[in-house]
Amino acid sequence: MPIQIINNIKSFVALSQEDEEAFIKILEIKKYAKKEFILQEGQVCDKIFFINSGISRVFFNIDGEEKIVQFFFSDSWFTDYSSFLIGQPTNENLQAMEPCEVVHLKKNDLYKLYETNPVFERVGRVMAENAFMSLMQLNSMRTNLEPEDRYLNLLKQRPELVERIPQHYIASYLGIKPQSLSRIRKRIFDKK
Amino acid sequence: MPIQIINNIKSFVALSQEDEEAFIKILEIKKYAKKEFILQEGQVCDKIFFINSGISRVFFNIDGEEKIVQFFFSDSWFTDYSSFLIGQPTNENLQAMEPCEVVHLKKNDLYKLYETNPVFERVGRVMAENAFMSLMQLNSMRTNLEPEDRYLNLLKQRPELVERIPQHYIASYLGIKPQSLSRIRKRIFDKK
DNA sequence: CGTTCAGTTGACTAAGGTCAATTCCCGTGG
DNA sequence: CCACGGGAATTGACCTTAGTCAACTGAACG
Repeated sequence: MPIQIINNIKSFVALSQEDEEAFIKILEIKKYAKKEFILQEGQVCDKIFFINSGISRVFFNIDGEEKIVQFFFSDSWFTDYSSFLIGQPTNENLQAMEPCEVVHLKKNDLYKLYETNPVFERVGRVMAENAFMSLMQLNSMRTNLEPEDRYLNLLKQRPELVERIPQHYIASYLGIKPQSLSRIRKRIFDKK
Repeated sequence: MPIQIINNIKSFVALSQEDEEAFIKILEIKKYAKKEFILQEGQVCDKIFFINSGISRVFFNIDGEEKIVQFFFSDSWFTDYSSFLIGQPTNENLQAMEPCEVVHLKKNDLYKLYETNPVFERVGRVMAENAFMSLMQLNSMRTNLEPEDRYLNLLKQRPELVERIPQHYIASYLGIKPQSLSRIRKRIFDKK
């Protein structure tokens, strides 16, 4: 029973019993091992993903280098909108960092729901709005803070993330090299 | 007659004659002089804006310094979602750089449309999706390219923007200081 | 004509990137 | 259970480039 995703949606849009049932019908739940790809560049992203459990990361390859965009813990949504909406191949990768359980929501099925019941149109709207707000926050972290402050900010805002995620991934997420993060950590530590 | 905004919407969602009329009723058109603020930080952003004509910029103040997020030319949408959705004061500014004609779409009016006619729910969804895609692109420009490449990229992608917008604004948009942009330009010029 | 502001340039600083070596840790296989 | 291999993290030396402070020029505008 995909209770988690339903509760998540209900936290922002009211669903009737029938809505719930119609929605549950189109869901598919898959399990992924560590390092397995949930979405891989080159594919067309025709789904929306919901992370039930586990940790995953989104990254893309820029001339041979992985650039991490975001980490997703349980209870998170993800899709590559530019691939999802336009139908072009994605250049993003969604990869399990620990064993993950992921709910798949197929575009075609979702669009049918859009047609038959406008409440799902609203669900889609709120998801896009939320995605926008998250990205805005991420964007402002990266553009308004110095590397050192980005790390301090992350330590403060999401200490559990810093605990559980390898340092070179965090460096990539902060937009710097592992060596630089290592030095930043040393600087911070020496100050104290 | 607000033809422009209607055509813009019709480019992604079909509207009936009645839909159109209902929509037009809630619009308000305002004119702004150069340097006038369309939205100012501290206000609650309870509107969505559509630029009919003119050029405007969005920026926020980070310890006394203006950081430009985006320039809007005619036929562009803007709102600060985090203020619009949550109702908290915005820290973004939308300012006319040249005389602007702007369509205002009030949140309350829009939400009434959402209730009475689901097609507008879809309009809202697509607007949020488009906003997300634009932001994603902006984000990747700023995080994946070196300052010099950001400028070269801008020159290539939006030369008319480089023409019409003062250089220190472009610097801010690219995330660098005016002096650095000046040196980058010199570097590029010397190479040729 | 003078004030103001944008743009350029110079000298200097700071901090991240790069290349390379070393250490540390962990998991795997013998 | 131990030894080995490989990736992660650290550190050093050096380079590159953006930031900072400051001076100067030039153009726009009143």
